[in-house]
Amino acid sequence: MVRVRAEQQEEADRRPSLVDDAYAAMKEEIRESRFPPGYQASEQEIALRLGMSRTPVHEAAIRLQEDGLVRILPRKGIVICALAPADMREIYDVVIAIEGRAAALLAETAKTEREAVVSELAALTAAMAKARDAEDLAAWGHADECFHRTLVERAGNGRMIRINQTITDQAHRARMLTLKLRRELGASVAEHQQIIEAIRIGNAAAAQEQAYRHRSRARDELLPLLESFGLRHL
Amino acid sequence: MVRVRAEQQEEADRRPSLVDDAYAAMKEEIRESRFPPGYQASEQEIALRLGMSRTPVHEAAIRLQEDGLVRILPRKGIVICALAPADMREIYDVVIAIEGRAAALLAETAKTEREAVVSELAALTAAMAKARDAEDLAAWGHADECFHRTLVERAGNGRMIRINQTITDQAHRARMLTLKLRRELGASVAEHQQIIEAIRIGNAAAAQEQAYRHRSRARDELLPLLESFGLRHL
DNA sequence: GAGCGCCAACTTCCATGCAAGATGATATTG
DNA sequence: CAATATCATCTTGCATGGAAGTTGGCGCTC
Repeated sequence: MVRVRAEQQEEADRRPSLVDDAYAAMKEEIRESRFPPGYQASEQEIALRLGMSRTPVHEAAIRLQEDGLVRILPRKGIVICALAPADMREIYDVVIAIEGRAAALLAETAKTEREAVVSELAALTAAMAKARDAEDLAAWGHADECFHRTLVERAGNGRMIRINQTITDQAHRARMLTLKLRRELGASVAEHQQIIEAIRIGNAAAAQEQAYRHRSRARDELLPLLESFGLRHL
Repeated sequence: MVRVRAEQQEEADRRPSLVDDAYAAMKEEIRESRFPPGYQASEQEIALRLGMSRTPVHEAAIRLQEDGLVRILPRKGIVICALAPADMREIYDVVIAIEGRAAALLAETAKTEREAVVSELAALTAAMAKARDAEDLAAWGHADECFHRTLVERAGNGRMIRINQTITDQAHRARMLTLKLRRELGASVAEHQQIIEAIRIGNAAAAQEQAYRHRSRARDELLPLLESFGLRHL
């Protein structure tokens, strides 16, 4: 079984390096706003905090910059990117493009595969409806997030999954904020069901259109809220 | 004008670092297949070739890995990613998603803005038609590339532009190959004109649909060609 | 007091050294 | 001869130091 062990090592078996640790830790701190947007930190400071030298922190910062989460200012430091409403508009358009296409792809798959996906998505939507009735905002948000992630992941396009992950990470802080602000949790449930139904009957154009409308509606609902708040924060 | 100088420095004025040099050089070598797909190089070797130490090469490799152009095998080296037909299928779906949305966004802009974009796109399409009649494949390919890049760039979404750039870089080698294989250069011109017309009259749904059909047709035409060739090369 | 220049402190950039993992050739054993 | 163990070599991971760019404050000049 030498081959199997070799492939495992090659694919996922390797234990995380310090760079991976630093990347995960910094990403988490940014997601949870422990590093607030606009904050400027030195690599030395972060390295000290994580108990490692500057090198892995620097290399993790490069990856985070590639993800759009921080900006490295040469010889000045690492600054956490803030999101303006204009950024959220960009992000929504990317999500609309990706999720719309993912929904269409799902609608085009074989029937047995579709049925599995449909039941998974339906379960998540049911969880949302339940959370809405119980007025459990956290549970609602979690189920909603899972629905959208599943929609893209089950489409099976690795590059789309990666783009979706990156853009979702960028929007995470804004999502945490808007989750508390929004009313009308019911509309999402109904819209999700329409997306599911289009996938179930294998209508790709309708699936894309429903996914598109769902996100457009959410965008038009949330962007004004963000704009009425502080501009350059979150 | 202190402010202006400060912003220039912050934005673009900075002369490239060695890391930037290494990134650009390696990317170029990959694009032009001087580093062929599957080739495994050591950082030391590349550093020697570029006349710098391992550090900037290593950091550039991290960025290239993030771009999906290379894979860093821990303690083994840098390997240039090869593209299988399955990868090209993924890439096409991302392009369909992004360009479709970009076309829709363009169709939704104000009339004066639309007219400027339309005339720009029309000029590029005219150049394609001219190149087709002259049987100048290189010119045709260049104009086609410009058309698609312009379509996305003029939509004005920075994140979409970045995604498009990344995915286009990945597909560059495959594009160079397929360019020589394809017949039917005429279909693209007609399809481009339909996209342009939909944008001109401000019909977002039609613009998206035309962009979608154009790329789908190209995909269905080129993927079989790739599959009939060597699988894991380019 | 206002403006200017200088300098010290802080930052990253990059080169390099050391340690440790990966690999393939060679020696050893059955 | 086949199979395995060993080791020399090659590779990167990470730490660290020196060089150079950036910044903010202090003192000097007017």
